[in-house]
Amino acid sequence: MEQIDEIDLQLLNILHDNSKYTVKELAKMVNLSASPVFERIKRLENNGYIKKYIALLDAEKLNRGFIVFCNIKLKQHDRNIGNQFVSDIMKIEEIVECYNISGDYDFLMKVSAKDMKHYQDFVFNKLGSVESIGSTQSTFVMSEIKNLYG
Amino acid sequence: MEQIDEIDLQLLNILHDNSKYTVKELAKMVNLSASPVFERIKRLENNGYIKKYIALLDAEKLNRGFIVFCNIKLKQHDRNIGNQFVSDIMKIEEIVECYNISGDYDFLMKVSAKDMKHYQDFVFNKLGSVESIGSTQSTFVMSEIKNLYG
DNA sequence: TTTTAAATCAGAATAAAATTCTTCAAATAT
DNA sequence: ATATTTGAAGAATTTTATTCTGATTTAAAA
Repeated sequence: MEQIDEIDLQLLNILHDNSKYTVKELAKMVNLSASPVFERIKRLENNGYIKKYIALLDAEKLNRGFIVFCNIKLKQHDRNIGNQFVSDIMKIEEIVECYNISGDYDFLMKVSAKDMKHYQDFVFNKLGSVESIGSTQSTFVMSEIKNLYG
Repeated sequence: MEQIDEIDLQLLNILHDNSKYTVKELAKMVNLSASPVFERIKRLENNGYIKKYIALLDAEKLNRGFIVFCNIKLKQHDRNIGNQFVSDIMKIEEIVECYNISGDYDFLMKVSAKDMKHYQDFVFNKLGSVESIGSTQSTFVMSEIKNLYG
């Protein structure tokens, strides 16, 4: 696999925070001309260092500002139950992240809802119809302190 | 505040997943010509629906593929301790997210490290020197199941 | 219902950016 | 020391973003 150098790393850090800089602007920041910067970025994309480019949206404005971390225990720990669970949660739009974790619970999900009422509805009607779930435990976010992706 | 319609919502969903489409491509997807699509996107940016554009990087390739959720209790709950904690964790690069939460702990942090060794070093040397922390509890991620930002 | 004003669109024109290409210089290998 | 490879700069080209104009629709007012 290709190596990356200090300038590549600078470009990655800049683009991770703001991907709208022009190549010319980036070139000035890393003290190069446009063409090598362009080629470096293409190489970083092709080699998979950059996975994709996305727009970050305002969750509050889109009625998704109420964040909850929801811990899940499965009823049983066989492969079928696990696969069914994964398949089910993939379809639920309020679940924006999900991890298989160590500890007392099996999964940790980040859930994004409009408000407590919406979250309650989500737990009853959406999680409630996922057969594989044994129990849940909700941790409510009171405020976001830091988010390198937000 | 401005209203957004169904086409705006389509554009937001598309750009949230991939912000590299050209205006012409987006126009075809929503059955409009380029200029109204361009104007809609500018309006969504100016009204704050789109916060910014970023590149998503491959954590594994950048030696940050070991994810841990770390729960934190503060020593005391006065404003000074809290402010000091926030100020401290802002400077620690391994902490990619941090939330003030309900429940047994005060904060939930998402930590991104190279491996267990790196995480251990992080807990001892970085968290270890944050005076405001009373106790910590680590939950390790075994695999990522879903991530709308990843 | 008719008229007026305000938005929104399409398509052309322009400006800016991305992308390619050629040449040159530095580093590395022979 | 010479050949080869790599990476950069700058110009040329292509593509895209952005602006502008006129037409059409929508909504509001008369």
